[in-house]
Amino acid sequence: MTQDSRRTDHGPTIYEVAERAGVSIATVSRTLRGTGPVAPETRRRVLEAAEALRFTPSRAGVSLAEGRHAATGIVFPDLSGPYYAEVLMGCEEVASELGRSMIVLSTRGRSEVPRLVRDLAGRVDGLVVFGGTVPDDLLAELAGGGHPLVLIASAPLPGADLVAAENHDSAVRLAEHLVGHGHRTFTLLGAGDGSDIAQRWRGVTGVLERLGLPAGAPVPCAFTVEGGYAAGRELLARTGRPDAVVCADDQIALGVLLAAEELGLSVPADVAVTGWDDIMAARHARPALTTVRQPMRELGARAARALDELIGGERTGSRHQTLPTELVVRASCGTHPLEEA
Amino acid sequence: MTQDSRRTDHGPTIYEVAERAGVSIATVSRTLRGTGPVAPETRRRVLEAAEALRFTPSRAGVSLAEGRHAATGIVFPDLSGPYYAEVLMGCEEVASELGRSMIVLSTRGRSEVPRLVRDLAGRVDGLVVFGGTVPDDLLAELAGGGHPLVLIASAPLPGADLVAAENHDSAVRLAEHLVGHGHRTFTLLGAGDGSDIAQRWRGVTGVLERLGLPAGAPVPCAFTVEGGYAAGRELLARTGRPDAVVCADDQIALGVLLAAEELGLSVPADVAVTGWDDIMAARHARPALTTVRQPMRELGARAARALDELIGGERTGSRHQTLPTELVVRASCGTHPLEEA
DNA sequence: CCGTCCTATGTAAGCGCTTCCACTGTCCGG
DNA sequence: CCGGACAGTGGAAGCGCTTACATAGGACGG
Repeated sequence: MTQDSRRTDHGPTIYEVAERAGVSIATVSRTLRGTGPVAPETRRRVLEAAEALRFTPSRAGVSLAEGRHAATGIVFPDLSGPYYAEVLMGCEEVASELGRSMIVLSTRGRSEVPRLVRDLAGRVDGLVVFGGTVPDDLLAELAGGGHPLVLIASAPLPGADLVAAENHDSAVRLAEHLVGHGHRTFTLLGAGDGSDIAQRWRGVTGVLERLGLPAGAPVPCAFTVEGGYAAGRELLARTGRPDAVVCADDQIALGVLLAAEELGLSVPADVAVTGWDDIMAARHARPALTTVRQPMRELGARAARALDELIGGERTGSRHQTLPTELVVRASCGTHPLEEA
Repeated sequence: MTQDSRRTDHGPTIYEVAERAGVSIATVSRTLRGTGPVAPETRRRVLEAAEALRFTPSRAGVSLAEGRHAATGIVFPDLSGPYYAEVLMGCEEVASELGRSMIVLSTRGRSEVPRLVRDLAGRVDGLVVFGGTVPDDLLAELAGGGHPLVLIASAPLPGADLVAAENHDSAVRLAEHLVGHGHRTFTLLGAGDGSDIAQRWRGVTGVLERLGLPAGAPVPCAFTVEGGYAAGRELLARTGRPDAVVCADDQIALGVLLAAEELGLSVPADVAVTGWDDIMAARHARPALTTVRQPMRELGARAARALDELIGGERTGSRHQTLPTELVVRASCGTHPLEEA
């Protein structure tokens, strides 16, 4: 039981390299990290020994001595759908350039999120957190505890950076486009958990109100294809079906498309449908989905960079960045002049 | 310059907890980890102190003392498309259950892959590696160096576990289904990098040969929508267009669908198209894509578990696991009796 | 009542690395 | 020639934690 099984068989240590090269460990360290002066001949011997032993410094040792992890954590709900995956990629790429590893933590379906997040916080220099994944009080505790924190698509938090895509104005553009198609009765699908969605709805209803058009409260709906399908079936089957269904994200919209098809309704002739995010399937659906593209990769990249600044202490005050989105007009919102030609 | 900026302001140490509780650090450690006996009253004081200080053990300290990282690394090419993302999720979930963090490394577009992988290997207890992301000699070096290694969808490597989805037989089923639709001339799109794709093609060509049908060499093609689109334009425009285009993955197939649409060809009437993977867009494309679904999440989960066994030393010999796939018949491969009814 | 076991706790030796400091030569400018 | 600057190196003190080992009281059977 007290055998050796407690540890993985680690590689050679700096002592072995030092011995083989006939120098002290200090010299090995200096040589390998390029700090401090080393005689050419010594350097050669050290490098040779390190090479021969395939020496890689123990990360734990380095971390402990340096007092930093050279790693950043990222907390997201799930990786299904391209949104989070893309953000993660953007983040990972920049982090890697900055010499940091990325540790991922998904919260979907997890019961002990606070414990997992605390644990994660303990092994990184800073955290990137998606809105709605971690309880606010825990975030506040972390920020208060001096943990550099960057929030993505989330409500602002004192002491933490925030990176988000523009929501309100994009929604205004989308709504105006739909109104331009002649649509008059709208239904918003996907009640807003998080300020993100709420901002979009404010943009849409603002346009409608200005035009004196009715704008009911958003209809609750799971943010999945199945959720959109179920809600779509219900919504489109009843009398007084809306002209246009504006969905909180593409997955919901795809579900609505499925429901419309099944009900024998034509999109966009009978009903217009729009999404949000521009995931891959949006382009390939028929009719292709009109949606709003978010700069997902860029969101991640910005978050990684902001975190690096926070960690490096180059900046103390928190900063909020809002990235522009792009309205992607496809077939699902109505027939376009160009296509008629 | 030599100021304090070199380290993040870390939280309280075990010493502070010990002092506050009026005990030694050994007792704190024993209390918190539940090793060794502790008097109830002492336990209470320690927990209280730890709570008050919001103490979280420094991961680097723990790692160094324990001689393990409680983390596993995963190397994948990219997270675009749901395939890798799903596998990652499956992996992360199991790893988390086993008390390990997941550190991700994406290789796409990276120049210094070997250095990055070595660095990663230094901060984890074991690695999960997707086929085609890391040079074979580096893998061999890692395996030889005692690093637990699990390969996914890759050529086998001595000393490493392998987890893969079944390829050959699934391809046979797919080909037989297509032949059943009356298709006779086939083109395989996406020349195989990696034994994975090669196995699929062997399955398909095997069926064709048995029936005396021509089966040319797979046509090279980038594994992206754009790649499939470009190849599809070229392929479908020429005289002697095939009955069926069997694509190496769904993204290619989606591109071919786009090309067919643009050329005014009807799928499946003029040409059948099939994919592989069953990504989300496959279901929503019109015609919906016939494809082969891989148990992506399960692949990741198995990999994580296998790695844990390897790390724990519960097993020394390497093991190969092959997971079954599912043929998903949709509209793109031909008209089905049920749909005709 | 004493030797023996446990329980409960402290002591201290690392884990592998970075880096401050001290020390030894060398090389120059004065 | 001499003092000083500096290149080149080793010694040793941690970084925060785990854990073998030592120690000190009881409890308890004989």
